[in-house]
Amino acid sequence: MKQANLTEVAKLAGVSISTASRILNSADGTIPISENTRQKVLSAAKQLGYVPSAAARILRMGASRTIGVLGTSAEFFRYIGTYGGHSFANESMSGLMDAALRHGYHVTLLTGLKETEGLLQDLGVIDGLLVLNHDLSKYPDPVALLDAFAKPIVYVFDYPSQSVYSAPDDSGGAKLAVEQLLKAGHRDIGFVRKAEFKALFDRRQKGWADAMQAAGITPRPEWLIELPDSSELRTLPPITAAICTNQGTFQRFHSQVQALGLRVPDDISILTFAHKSSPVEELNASRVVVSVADIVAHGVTTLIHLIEGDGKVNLSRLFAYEYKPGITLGTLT
Amino acid sequence: MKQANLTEVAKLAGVSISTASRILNSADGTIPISENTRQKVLSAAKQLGYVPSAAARILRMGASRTIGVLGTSAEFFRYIGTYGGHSFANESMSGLMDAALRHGYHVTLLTGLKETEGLLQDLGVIDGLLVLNHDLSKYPDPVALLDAFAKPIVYVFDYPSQSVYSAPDDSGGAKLAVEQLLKAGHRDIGFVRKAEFKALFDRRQKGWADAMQAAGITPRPEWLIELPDSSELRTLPPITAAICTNQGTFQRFHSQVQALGLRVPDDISILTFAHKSSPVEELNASRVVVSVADIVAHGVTTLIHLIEGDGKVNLSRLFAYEYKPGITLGTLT
DNA sequence: CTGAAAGCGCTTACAG
DNA sequence: CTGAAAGCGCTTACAG
Repeated sequence: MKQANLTEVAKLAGVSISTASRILNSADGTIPISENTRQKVLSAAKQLGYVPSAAARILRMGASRTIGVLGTSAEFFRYIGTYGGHSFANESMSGLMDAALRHGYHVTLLTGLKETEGLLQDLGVIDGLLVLNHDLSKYPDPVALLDAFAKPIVYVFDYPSQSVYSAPDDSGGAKLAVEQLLKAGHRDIGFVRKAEFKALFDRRQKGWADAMQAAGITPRPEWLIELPDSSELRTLPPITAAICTNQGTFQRFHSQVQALGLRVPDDISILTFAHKSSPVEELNASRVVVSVADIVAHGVTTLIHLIEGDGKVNLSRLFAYEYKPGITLGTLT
Repeated sequence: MKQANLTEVAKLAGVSISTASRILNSADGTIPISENTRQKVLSAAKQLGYVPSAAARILRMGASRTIGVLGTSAEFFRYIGTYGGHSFANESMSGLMDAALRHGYHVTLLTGLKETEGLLQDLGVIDGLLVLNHDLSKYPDPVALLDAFAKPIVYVFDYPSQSVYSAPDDSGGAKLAVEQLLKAGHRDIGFVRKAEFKALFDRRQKGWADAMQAAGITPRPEWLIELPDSSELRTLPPITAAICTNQGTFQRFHSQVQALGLRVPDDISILTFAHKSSPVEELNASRVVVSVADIVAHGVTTLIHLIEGDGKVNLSRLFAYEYKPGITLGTLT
């Protein structure tokens, strides 16, 4: 059974397409319509089971009330809802849907990520794009690529210059982390990271280096620890404390430190970046946290304001980290 | 800066729209194109930052490679990603995105649920619809409503007659639960439910009643316990065991039973329906479980087969429950 | 109060 | 190898 279209409804009702269209979109109450005609059209539509073509309407109107979301990677959306699993994906979805629901926007999760210039060829019908810490560096010319997209874009957990973003203040978070360790008496403070999420981790690392310099300490090169993906850490540089760039890194580093026979926090203090709901909480790690859900929700709200052309939007925003003490930070006396 | 369209690209390249279109959709390799023309068009498109209009293409082609998802309620999507929270929403999303990614389909989460006949007016641009245990009974004429939708629909966790579904075998699950309790020596077995999710819980309840009858036991009316939403349970009927219709009901019932001074399982055994990852696991409740993720993933796969017109699809499917023993089921001797 | 017509941006037979 | 034209299904000035 093929879907009936406006033409068929109009024909059955014995009116023109224009009239049928007006009646079926009662939205526009300014144009007067005779009650008789209205009934004829309504019952014709009902009888034929008329469902308007979203594609045609959107093509004509230029708006779909749908936003698209680009995940961190093609695999990103697979992590949603894995219980106790990927806290970033889960918190993101929570903030995303919360904001989208509030504004009555549909959300399209963009799964067909082409790792080429073809990225923009398949975004579906969306009014704006939310870029969720997606690794743009893998495209030949990311700036040009996204400049070509004439609809609003908001970056989340990332802040390319010239663009609108909603992100955590990683530099400030690193500063906060360093200050806590200084306060506890540490001076030889390392920074532990992995190769992934380069841009994000670079910002956190720079924040660490800057805060150290500001405290009159020049971090020695070996204080920067890049955790290898598979092999184990053989030795540790002469540090009394370390900042881990995320929860995965923390868990890995924490267990490797113990494997080297060192005790936490007696021999080494550890402080980590974390999400509000991440499992690190269960380990009671000392951490600087930020709410992923809030950041994503703010990104969505900003995007929708941009789409709707609300001029009074407070555009980009940086969210401050908060320090949560835990058992992995000892005091050096 | 407005988005350039095909006409502008063609003009800049000095060719016709038809030619530009053919080149920009290299898919169709059957039509030969001179290399020279190809280069002109490609560079014009690049220079103008051409992004094709998804709406126009979909209107013309009739397919969007996007499926829409209707949640259990308008609030449903808000539960996604809430850590430790709504296991049904989380498991659903996991199965949903897993299957969608495998097939390269985008997913639109339908948030604008109109609680009226207007439901179909705002589904966005989708090729098919997944109905996730959505309460259809609240619409005046649900069957007609969805019959009017000329695209494929797959129901998940629900099985309206005449439709394609992917659902748990609730009747079989109840039978399994009763059998376990019978095996442990019980005969006076109650069924505990709440008012929500009526259709689903009705099926489970009927399964319980049928299995009891099959064992030669006629459940007494008071063995059916409807948990009040706010007030407490004052008394318990003379049963030695009870089956709870879901995890929320179990937690409520379990605590109220204890508030009445009864011990589990010494005074009363409890067995509950649950999801694979639901928190009940932490309580180590005796339960019959089914994988929500698997059921949803199968629904998505079926929907996509339907969309793509693959005739050899094994359509509707019922998933069997599995019994997981826990500490809440004692043996009556 | 109603209708004829243009046009949103594409794709694809069809004709050269 | 390339182009002119029809048409996907709507909405909305414009003219009555």
